[in-house]
Amino acid sequence: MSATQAGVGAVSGGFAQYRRGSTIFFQGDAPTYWFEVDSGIVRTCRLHADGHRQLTSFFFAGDVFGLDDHEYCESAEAVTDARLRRYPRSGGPVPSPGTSVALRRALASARACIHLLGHRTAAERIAAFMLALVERNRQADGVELPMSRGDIADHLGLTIHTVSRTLGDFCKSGLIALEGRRRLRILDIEALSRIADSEWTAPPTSRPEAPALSRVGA
Amino acid sequence: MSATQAGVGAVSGGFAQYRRGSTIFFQGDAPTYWFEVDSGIVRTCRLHADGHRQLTSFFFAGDVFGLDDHEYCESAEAVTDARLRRYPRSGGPVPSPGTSVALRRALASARACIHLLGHRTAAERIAAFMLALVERNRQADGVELPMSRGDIADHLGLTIHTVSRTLGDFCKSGLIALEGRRRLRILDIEALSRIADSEWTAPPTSRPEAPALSRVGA
DNA sequence: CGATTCGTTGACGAAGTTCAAGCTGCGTGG
DNA sequence: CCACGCAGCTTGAACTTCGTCAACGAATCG
Repeated sequence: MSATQAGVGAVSGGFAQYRRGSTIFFQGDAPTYWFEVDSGIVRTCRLHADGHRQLTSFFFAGDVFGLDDHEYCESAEAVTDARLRRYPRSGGPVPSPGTSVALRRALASARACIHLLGHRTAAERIAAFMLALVERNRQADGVELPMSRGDIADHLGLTIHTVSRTLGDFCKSGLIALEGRRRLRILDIEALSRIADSEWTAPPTSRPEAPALSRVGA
Repeated sequence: MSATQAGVGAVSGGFAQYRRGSTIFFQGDAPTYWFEVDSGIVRTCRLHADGHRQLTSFFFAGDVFGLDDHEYCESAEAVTDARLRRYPRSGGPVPSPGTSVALRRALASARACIHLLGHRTAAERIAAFMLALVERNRQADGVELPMSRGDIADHLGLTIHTVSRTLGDFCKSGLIALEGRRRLRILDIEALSRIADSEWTAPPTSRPEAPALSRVGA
């Protein structure tokens, strides 16, 4: 540790540059700033007593993070070299008219995370994750995978082995093509969606959303 | 649709009575009310395209729910017969100074959920869940288990078989005693805490990340 | 160019799901 | 009051998945 500010480069006009891997703030720190991503990618993660690391979110250009109230409840780290706009929290001109917007956003992000973790199999989680990534960073010729396998694993609650294997399987099945380690091309987005949503073949009657009758249990 | 209000009984002075199993509002509905539990227990759950059900929270007397902004993003259902105080959401975003407290609570609950789903064995999840329950509803002679095994399973990301088995194991190990299906007595809260926190014996050196040595699972 | 970190891959075992059967408690109706 | 049926729960056995262990290959950095 001790690397808190180690990665910070030139700061000018409220911008700060962080080197890949450096920590932007620690879980537990007093929230002196909030941040907006100008370029690069940031991850937030929580460390648990047992050493388990849970990545809760990735932030891309335009995203805002570090809005916690009394103390940061997750750490933030630069996944790639990143340029951030840094806003001091004096007096509390947070971007929202109150904390509740920030809270709502955090809640939405937490729910997305729950959704990923709730998907049961490794294939489902990874497919869903890749789709979310595509959704977010559409590019002509493929998708960047800026984060390490370990990051993906810690985000999805898997091991890097399973991530690697599953990616390999997808590759063999022709769903994706790996182009180097940090980039991939989606070949069959339909199939991926099918895996992510785990659609079964026979949706018999009307129930996309209408368990009204009695199905309290599953 | 139709059954939405089916379980609603007498409504007077902003109170509404819901019968066990009835739906209070559906995921996707416009948020016309927010609620406070007067008595009984409520669960919120999200249904996914694949039929997978994720229970995100249980609410007990005094708890507040239904604060979503543009539409309810989870359904709410009565686990037991429940009496709720119902507040209309006329006009403005959300009233009440208690809102941000409730949001914070929701966020904390979501994080707890993430923690549970993230990387824990069935025993760890169930021990943690029971401790949370005890924390919340301490009673002289035991703990109510007002929700079904299926509810617990869908909350913890397990099957009802595993829930049942694990409960049985705890019983055999003398950690708890089941008294009928819906009530249990905690016999060894120490041991349960140890399981829930997955404490290992040797606190690591200085690294914030030392999962290398210890088994996360147990 | 060697060293270190990161990623891939195979073998194996434990944990949990699935399948299948049977049990319990409760409500309904005879 | 008891028989019956149903829904929720428990339990056993087979099977699948994924984490662990281990070894190796590939990129990156000095």
